[in-house]
Amino acid sequence: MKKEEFLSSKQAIEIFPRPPYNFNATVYKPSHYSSSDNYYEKNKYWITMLWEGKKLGLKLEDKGSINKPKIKVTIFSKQRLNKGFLKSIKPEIEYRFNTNSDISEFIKKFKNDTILKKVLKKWKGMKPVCANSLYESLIILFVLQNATVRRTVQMLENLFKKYGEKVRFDNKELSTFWLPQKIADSSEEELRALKLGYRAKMILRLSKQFANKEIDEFKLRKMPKEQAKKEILKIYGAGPATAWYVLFEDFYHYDAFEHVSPWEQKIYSKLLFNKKLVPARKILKFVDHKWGKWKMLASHYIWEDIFWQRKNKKIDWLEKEIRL
DNA sequence: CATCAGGGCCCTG
DNA sequence: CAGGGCCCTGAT
Repeated sequence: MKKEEFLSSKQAIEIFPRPPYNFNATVYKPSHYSSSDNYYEKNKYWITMLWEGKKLGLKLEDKGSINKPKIKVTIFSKQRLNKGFLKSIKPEIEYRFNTNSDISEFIKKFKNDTILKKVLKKWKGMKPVCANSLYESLIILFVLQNATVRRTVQMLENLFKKYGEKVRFDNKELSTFWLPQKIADSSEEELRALKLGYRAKMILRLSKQFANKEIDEFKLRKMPKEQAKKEILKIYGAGPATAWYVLFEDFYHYDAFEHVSPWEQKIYSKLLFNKKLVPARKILKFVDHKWGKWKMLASHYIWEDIFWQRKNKKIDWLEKEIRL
């Protein structure tokens, strides 16, 4: 185990998201499993980040309100960061925390929607967020495949231990991701030792592609949805489920809802129809008809809402559907 | 104890 | 376009 690095230098910047912006519901997703590269508590969020090859710690603090949002971001680093660096990282932090996309039309349009009315009141200003680079997201999505939560967490933590680093900042000790090159220089056998199973091959190939700069995240972000989808599906190990996650959670396409996996199908059946199992195509048709180009964002509100509820009280039917 | 499906995807036929 | 294989784990 490597020694942890202490990030002693810090500098703060301020970000003013486009309203409405719900800090807590955006940075923290109760439906996601937790991992050692980030930490959340009310109005605060810590996460590590690699940028221009530097290992950083971010601390985000909510300093505004939903209609007048303001985030204080403290950037921790080993050496003092210069102005140019701060200038380049700011838009990236804004992108990763989805501060600029406009969802005001959505909020207005469905204020009185029978299903959304209640959750919009509670979570107005919630947005999908991708606090990681595309490479990191794909790693996470790969270890999610065909695995229970426990196994997923174990695989990711094994990867952190082997290829990542530990950093300490603001009294938190968190893992950092690694640069793709590090795994590209590794081998499938080495990866298999981390109990990644058949994913070892995928992760190796993915890392090589990123190390060789064959995938341009910034270009993909600007592409129309269908084109971006096509590009993602070209990646070895990425299929429809992975592509759909990426389109919504990484590229913020609010209408990207063309795929329901079996376990999600059960949960949506209950949430939308109060039934045990509704055919997938019926669910997809329903959300499309009801919410059109906002269908995935709308579903996100309903989805996260039930997981927020789960934090406070046990929901028996939901417990059964989550494979811990 | 064995068997099997699964928070997918690839490959083959 | 259907179906087997892939790693492992938990459910039966």
